[in-house]
Amino acid sequence: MSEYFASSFVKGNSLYINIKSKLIEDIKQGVVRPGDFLPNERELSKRFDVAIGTLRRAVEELVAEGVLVRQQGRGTSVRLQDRDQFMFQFFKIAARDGTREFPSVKTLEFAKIRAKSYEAKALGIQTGQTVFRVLNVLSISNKPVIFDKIFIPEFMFLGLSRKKFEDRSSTIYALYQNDFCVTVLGGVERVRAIDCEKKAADLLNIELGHSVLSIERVAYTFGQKPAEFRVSVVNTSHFDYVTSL
Amino acid sequence: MSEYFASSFVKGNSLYINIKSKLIEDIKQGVVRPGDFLPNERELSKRFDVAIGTLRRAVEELVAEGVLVRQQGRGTSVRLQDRDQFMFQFFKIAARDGTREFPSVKTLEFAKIRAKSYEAKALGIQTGQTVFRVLNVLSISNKPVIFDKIFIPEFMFLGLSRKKFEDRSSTIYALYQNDFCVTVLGGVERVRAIDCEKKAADLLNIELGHSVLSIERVAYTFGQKPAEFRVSVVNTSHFDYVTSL
DNA sequence: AAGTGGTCTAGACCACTTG
DNA sequence: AAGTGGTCTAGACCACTTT
Repeated sequence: MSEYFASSFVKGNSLYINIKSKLIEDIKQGVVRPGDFLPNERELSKRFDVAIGTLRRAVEELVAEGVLVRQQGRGTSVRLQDRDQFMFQFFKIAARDGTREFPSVKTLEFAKIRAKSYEAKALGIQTGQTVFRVLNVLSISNKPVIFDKIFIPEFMFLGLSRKKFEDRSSTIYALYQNDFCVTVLGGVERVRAIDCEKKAADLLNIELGHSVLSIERVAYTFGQKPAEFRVSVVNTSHFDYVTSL
Repeated sequence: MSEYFASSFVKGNSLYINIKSKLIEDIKQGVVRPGDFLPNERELSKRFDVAIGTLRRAVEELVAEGVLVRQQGRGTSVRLQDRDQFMFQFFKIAARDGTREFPSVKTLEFAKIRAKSYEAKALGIQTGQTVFRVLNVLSISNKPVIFDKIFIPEFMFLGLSRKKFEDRSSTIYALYQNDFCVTVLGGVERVRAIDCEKKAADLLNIELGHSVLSIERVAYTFGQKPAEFRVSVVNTSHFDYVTSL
């Protein structure tokens, strides 16, 4: 566990907003890393020189935003991107009967390419900037269900290789977080129905032109900064995209 | 505006959870109605005989859950289901360029029928219980885009008629709330891609078998009680289903 | 038993909206 | 100017986890 030191002053309207910014800054800088525990509340309130209620207010919001995790009796830690977290927040595919299963991922292609305007726009970078493109097939109960095309900017993932990608021990987002200090906090998805094109049809073992879901996701890290653009084709013959309102 | 009286004791683990339950009870009973303002915080904390911080804690959670609305300098009121609220929480359809527009709704059919097992299961009622079934076509910029099939249990909407339904002044959920004391707080949606069947194809002016979205929504009121089951068919040729993670 | 977060108190003062 | 919610303080005590 890292030693914890509060970073210097960060502007903001309210005191507790300042505290939040300081905590986020320390996470971004890697002063406290995913899985690390923060000092306890009394200690933190002394370091930041605020009342404990104010400190708690800041921590509460970070917990609500998914940045921190609190456990009564144990302490407050920086959220770790693990399988459970992934299934809860990012994997919206469930069987007709509502059961949800962690998919197995097979990587088909890994390439370093120049971004076309479409993915560049989604990632908020310039057309022609270098990105990694990864193609995956996700299977549930050994049946291929999802075909993913992932675009991530090279400058945020310096040194990424196909081997590193495939040898990851947990989810893709855990890899981003552990090896590249990129914590995916949320995203926006655009879903529509399309006729399945040839490549996806072959991979998902369905006929050409079958109705499938197309899901475009922009995943972002701190400050709503785009970190990944992902286009998924989903065979919804036996599965649904499930979301809460 | 109604006079406000706190209801009697409601069990719960924490004090602020009790306060929440009491407030919800008063809303369910119609003691305070949508749009009504509650007494101010100091007054409420006296009535419930708790510190103002505890009262605020309860109110904060109800605001987070979408039950109450607070406005600094004005007061705290019971959330009104209006167009803005509907567009924000329940209408997930946006044009390719991201613009969102309030749809115009045309009612095609209004019938009182007995629930088949499928919709009964979704609504948590017995097969054969009486429900209203309403068929609507929703248009954006005068082009039909969505075909809705709505099922609502009769016992929650006693006295509903086609005329009342069509003559509503705002959204369908506003009608539920104003005329039947049914406040829709949230829901779960299951989305998949299907081949468009004849009726929907005719109504949406697309060819038979075109890939379209099917969205099944169970909308619930207090205590996660199902209040409405809705099946939507969406032509996503020019629109997306957009959601945040 | 010691240490953590969770709840609750009883105020003070600030920022915003309205008459 | 009066009334509202928003922020902040400086504690006390409770519930839970770990050693």
